[in-house]
Amino acid sequence: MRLLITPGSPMLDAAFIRENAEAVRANCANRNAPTFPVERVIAFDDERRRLVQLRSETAAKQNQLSKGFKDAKTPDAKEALRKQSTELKEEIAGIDAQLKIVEGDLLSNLIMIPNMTHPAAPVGTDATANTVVAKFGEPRRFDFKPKDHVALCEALDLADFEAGTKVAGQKFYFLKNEAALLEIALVQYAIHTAVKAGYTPIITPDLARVEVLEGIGFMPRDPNPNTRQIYTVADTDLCLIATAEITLGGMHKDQIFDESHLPKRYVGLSHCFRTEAGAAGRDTRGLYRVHQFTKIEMFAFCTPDHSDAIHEEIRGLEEQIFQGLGLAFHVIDTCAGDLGGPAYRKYDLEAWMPGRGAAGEYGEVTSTSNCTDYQSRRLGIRYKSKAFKGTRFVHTLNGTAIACTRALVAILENYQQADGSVIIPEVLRPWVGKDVISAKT
RNA sequence: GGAGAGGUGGCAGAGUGGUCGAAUGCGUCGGUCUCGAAAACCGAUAUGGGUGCAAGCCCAUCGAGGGUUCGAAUCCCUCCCUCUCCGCCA
Repeated sequence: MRLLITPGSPMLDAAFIRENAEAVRANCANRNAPTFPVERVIAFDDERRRLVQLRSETAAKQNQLSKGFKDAKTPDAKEALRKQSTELKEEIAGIDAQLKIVEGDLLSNLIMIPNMTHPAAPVGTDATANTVVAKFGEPRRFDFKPKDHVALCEALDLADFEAGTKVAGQKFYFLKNEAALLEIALVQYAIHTAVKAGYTPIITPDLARVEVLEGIGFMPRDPNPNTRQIYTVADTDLCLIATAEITLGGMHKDQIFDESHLPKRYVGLSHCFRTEAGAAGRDTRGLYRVHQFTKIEMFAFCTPDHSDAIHEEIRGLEEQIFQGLGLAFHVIDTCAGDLGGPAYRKYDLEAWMPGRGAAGEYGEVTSTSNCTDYQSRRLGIRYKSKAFKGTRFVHTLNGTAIACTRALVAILENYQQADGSVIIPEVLRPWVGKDVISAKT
């Protein structure tokens, strides 16, 4: 029978957890995750190992009997073999049934254990412990009262939220006029920046199978509709993706790379769909939090010794992209308690948004995570090298180059003029085809 | 969507009930030869797990899942995918 926990399905290796139980438990505590699954994983894994060994011994006996069958001369001898073998077969079936249960128990506890945490990541239980590790630019001071992006969109005829609601519901929108051009310009700018840095441009599907979503660390089958973030397509095993991280990561599912082909760097374009469950009532106006947006995502597969450096590289590209846009932003090093399950370390870029809050606030525009082998384990993405026998799991990293709606919010609010017009950032002008979005009369 | 064919190791491609984890070719790696290289020749070369100091041995895997059988790559069922032809379509 096929084991549920095949190579590559656990998130953290059960053997790793057993050997590092103290560290894993401490990490769970730091991350606000319950620690009891650690004990259970160890117990269930012990039981699993016992059963696997028993099964393997029993199967060896049965195989041996089968081999003797063709040498059996008399019908009686054959009958005797047949009987013994059938008994062993039933024994194996019993072991398999137990294994199935134990593996189910093991897996359901294993998925509750988050990735380990980078030693340099800030310690803390919630977002208040996140630290600012870099600052670029100063929030702009206005000598007039700046509008928020919703007001700007209205005044300049850049978006139609009412039509979005009519056609698809709350938190959908139509981009119009220069906003539509700006989105295309942002896409071009971000992709070209990443391509110049050696990233392979990719346009991915906007849908993916449940198993791929789960491999990346999403939970499309979350039974709780108040926390499920993912749209599913009725009567299929497909979901609308929440980010191209899902499709880019899934692209090499079940592959084994030769070390010489790593690292692989991709920059992907996709639409992203999020139910925003649990965020009801938050950011209900405008483009900041929407159910669908266009995003350019960077993704890398690499050997473990390169993942820290590539994480810094992706962060550097994100900084470069936002510096190029002339926006003020800072970089957050996310604390342990605020990290999602798959991330080992995560940086967020937050850009200054003058229309946010009472007098402007920083708002998240990009995010980059080093997921080490958490995703590759679940997706079965490995590499081989002359330096060791067998295969090892690659590390995966992801980072936003541009999330169009968030970038649009920051650009519109920061580049607005006293006369109601909005200047187009210089790097985008080639694609927008103009310098200014003029106030409508 | 309809009809047909097919999914086997890094690739190509044999294999229709046990001697098959799997011929052969290509590729790759190691060696011989050579001043060096090519060619030629010799050898090695799937993955995961278990066990052992090790050589090795054992279990599982031939698209996925289930079934028949003492025994399945091989027979049966379901699903997925690919190819060819037809239809439809941006």
